[in-house]
Amino acid sequence: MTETADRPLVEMPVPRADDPRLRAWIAFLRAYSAVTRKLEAELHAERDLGLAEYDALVQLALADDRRLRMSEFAERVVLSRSGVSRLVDRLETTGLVLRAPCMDDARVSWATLTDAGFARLRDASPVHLRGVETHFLAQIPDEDREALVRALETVVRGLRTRGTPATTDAAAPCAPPTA
Amino acid sequence: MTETADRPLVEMPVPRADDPRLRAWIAFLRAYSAVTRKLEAELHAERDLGLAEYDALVQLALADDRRLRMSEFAERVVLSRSGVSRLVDRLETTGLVLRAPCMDDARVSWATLTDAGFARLRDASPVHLRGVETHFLAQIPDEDREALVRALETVVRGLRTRGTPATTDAAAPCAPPTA
DNA sequence: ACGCCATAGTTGCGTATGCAACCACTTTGT
DNA sequence: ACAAAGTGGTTGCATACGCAACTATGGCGT
Repeated sequence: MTETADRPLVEMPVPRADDPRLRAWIAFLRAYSAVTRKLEAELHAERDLGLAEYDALVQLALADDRRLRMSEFAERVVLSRSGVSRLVDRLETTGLVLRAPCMDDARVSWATLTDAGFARLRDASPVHLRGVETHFLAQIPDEDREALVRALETVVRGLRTRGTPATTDAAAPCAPPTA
Repeated sequence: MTETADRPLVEMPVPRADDPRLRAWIAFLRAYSAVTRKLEAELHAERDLGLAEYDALVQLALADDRRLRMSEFAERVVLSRSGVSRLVDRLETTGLVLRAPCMDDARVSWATLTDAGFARLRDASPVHLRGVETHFLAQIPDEDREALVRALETVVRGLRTRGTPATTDAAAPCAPPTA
């Protein structure tokens, strides 16, 4: 109680710039903004593609059969349901993604990566990955990287506490419409 | 050239989920989204304040004389000039911030934290800081934190390459309108 | 078999944001 | 001293996003 060192951040009247814990948080915010801004700018300039769109293509490419149910999609790209809905709208009008109904459950839609979408992803990836390497990874000493990943992944897991506690991870409840 | 291990990410046809370097980046994105969402939600629910607004108040509170020129302000909260302009509009209508002309240079505006703004910050800080501790810092092992901060701050510095190469850090080019 | 709650996705609406164009003022060059 | 270029800030416009409300469907309990 009398120990100021143990006193939680919460009791501070106002954030102090020099608190190492706050520094971590602020650095985190700044790093995110700075890097994503840069990557967004580069990707947009060189491939006329937004980061959100790119990220969506990546997630689809990584998914089984290159398709994802909207809700699952939303979680993977960390967007709201409506956000993903519009995002897929956009991607669909540009032909990179295709909506397909699910045979087993008429409520669900599959967002499917088209060949054009995959091609676009291949086209854009070098730009993005170069950016990630240059602006993000290259700045991080090898010996720090592991700690960083560990820390960040723990944070994400922590936030998921009970959200989607498992989803059984699969069960592939639906059959693809075509295959 | 023949070494696959040294081959840069760039040459990959498409991102692979298991690449440790990509994992770092993805973890970073996910962590940011998850944490800021959570903090935003809590702050909004408990104090009816957005994260952007809160961040703005923090930056002002940390600034000399609790005031900042708009451009400098924009850099600190990592927003575009127009973004900050509107942000200050909002904060001004709620009385948390005040615009004041600069005596020495009629082009510049000072965004000044009002007492009400400072009070609001004090009021909101516990909620925010609790969130930061709970959802972010607490997840990061002590021994990783330093590495994290080092990595992130390097990233930010790296992006600033030549931007604001020094600004001489001060020179306080303008006198405050009142003081 | 029928009604009730849960779930998947979309849409209306409000809002925050960036870019580019713009105005006001300052600085610099001649 | 004046014109030209630069700098600080705001505004028009377009866009992306979240929340809440809504529709449609599926799962359950009785």
